[in-house]
Amino acid sequence: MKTPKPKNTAHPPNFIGNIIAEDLRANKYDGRVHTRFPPEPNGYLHIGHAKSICLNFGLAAENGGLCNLRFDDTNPSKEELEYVESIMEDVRWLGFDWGDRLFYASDYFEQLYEHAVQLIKDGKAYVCELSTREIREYRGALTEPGKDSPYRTRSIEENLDLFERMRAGEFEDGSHVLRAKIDMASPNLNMRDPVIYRILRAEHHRTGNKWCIYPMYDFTHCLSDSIEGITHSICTLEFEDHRPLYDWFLYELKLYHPQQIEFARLNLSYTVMSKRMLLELVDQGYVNGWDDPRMPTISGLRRRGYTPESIRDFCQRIGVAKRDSMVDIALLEHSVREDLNKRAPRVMGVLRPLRVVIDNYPEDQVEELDALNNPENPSMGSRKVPFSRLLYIEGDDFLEDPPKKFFRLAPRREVRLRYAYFIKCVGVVKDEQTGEVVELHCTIDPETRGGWAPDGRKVKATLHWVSAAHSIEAEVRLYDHLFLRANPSDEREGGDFKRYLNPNSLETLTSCRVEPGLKGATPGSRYQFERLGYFCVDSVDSSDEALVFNRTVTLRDTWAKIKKAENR
RNA sequence: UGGGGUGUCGUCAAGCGGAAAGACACGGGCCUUUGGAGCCCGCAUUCGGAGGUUCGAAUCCUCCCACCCCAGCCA
Repeated sequence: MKTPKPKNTAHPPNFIGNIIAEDLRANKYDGRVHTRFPPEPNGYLHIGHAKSICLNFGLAAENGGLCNLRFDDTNPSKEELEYVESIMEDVRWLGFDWGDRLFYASDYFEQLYEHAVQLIKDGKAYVCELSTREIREYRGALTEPGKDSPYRTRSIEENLDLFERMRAGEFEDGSHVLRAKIDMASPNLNMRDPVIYRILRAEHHRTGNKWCIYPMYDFTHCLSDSIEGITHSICTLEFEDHRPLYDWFLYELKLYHPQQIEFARLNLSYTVMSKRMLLELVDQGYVNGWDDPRMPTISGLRRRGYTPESIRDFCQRIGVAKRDSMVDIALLEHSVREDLNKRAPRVMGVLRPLRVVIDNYPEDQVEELDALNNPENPSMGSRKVPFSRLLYIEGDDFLEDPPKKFFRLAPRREVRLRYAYFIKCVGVVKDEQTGEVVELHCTIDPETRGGWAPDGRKVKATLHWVSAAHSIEAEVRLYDHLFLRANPSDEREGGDFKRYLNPNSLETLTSCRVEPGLKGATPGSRYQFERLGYFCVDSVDSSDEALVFNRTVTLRDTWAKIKKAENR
């Protein structure tokens, strides 16, 4: 018998998948694989979270396992219901299903409290009355050991009593904490008697005012994983130093022990990924909310027109490893283009309209011409587009004095109007004041209807167009990178990341003309505007009366590349 | 100067002692009623550096260098 082929996972192996495969082979968790995605509901999910979501849900699915959604809600001062709702929506939208396994760390508060009591009983935790500042001082420094808190040697009975009274609300916020008794001289600062419970009078979005003490992350996370029977607890690199503590709690409490594995978080060029920075952009109005299409948030990408498939594809392509990295945003853009190229119906829209009069076309005539919805996929059918004497073409498809490699329209030059006729430019009308070209006069060759010349002659360009009288007006929002710097988070020079904000990240065009078939287009629906890019109907601001499109991404633009190269 | 990590193409990333996958980007060509898409070709004699072990090293050992993380009653 042949060795079984590694299953087709459609992505290269990564070290976490390898660990799981090895654990399965060794029957480490009775053949179970159980992961979890544990967001803190203190902000919206972003593309970096998508990496973690795809990893956790993906690994579980590939190995016949399960993945839980668990909110890490142990800090009521920062967490809100709005965030938990958006997080659930985003995970679902990305295409993942947590079944009936929606959990909250706050579900475990009572158990957590009992575990803390057990630690006290075992002489492994104590109530400390040092102030925040004193605790910091006693902690020592990177190269200096800390020193024991004077409260470290309290009796078990006294600790039990004090901890109970902390819970009962007898003490002020910040006056007492419960600490694990580990080692104030540990080279790992996380092991220098870490705080595990603090007094915090804040209304919790789920438990209300039931509690005035809340467990810290390190204590909560490992126990929550243990309670849920997680096998592989996957988190980001900065928690590597916390793993000894994760292991310590589970060991001391003799509980089921999942393994924590760390991977490098995603960094994407020309944007920022830290919640603090994203919050700042939202709060200070640099963008229009968490779902601003320029944001790297899931809701921003969704509104921008990204598909869940494209985001998942991206997450596959970037891989998973432990080295710090910065993924080129061009890869994300490639993933959407590839997806949208297959599924987006083609349509014609003119962003910067230039009037064209077809001199030899009857004033009152209108023809309905056939246009393919997707030349690569005949099953998507075709539609009719009206043609008449007065048209609009794209402003930058005409140049009075064309440079060498420009083969669009110019005086006396012939080009094709897509699915329509060959036209030749015979006249240019300019604004007397500004000299700006305001109208073109052209003639069509009636023999070329549909876009083919019976004599076999060729044209070098095909332009998109729209019939002036039949087209409908639309607003189009063109988006560019939010930042001018590949790594705006690099504040080494002491500056503020916001100074690298791209002042032209949003350009709003209000007099665009699109083909009549787009009337009433569904919010969120995606199209390719031929020769321009992919656009989607804005889900917030668009209406039947006033269409608004967001540009998801441009098409690859060879001409733009040539121009750029020549400017260099 | 403590501890924990990481260093393979411009950017990600496989590789786990038998001799550098793939993707994006980039360059060139073919094709084309989207300068789109598609197709083809090119793109690390070399794996942070220096030694060593070995018939053989990106993979093992030693030393060095660089970068990231840690002193929240945040997660």
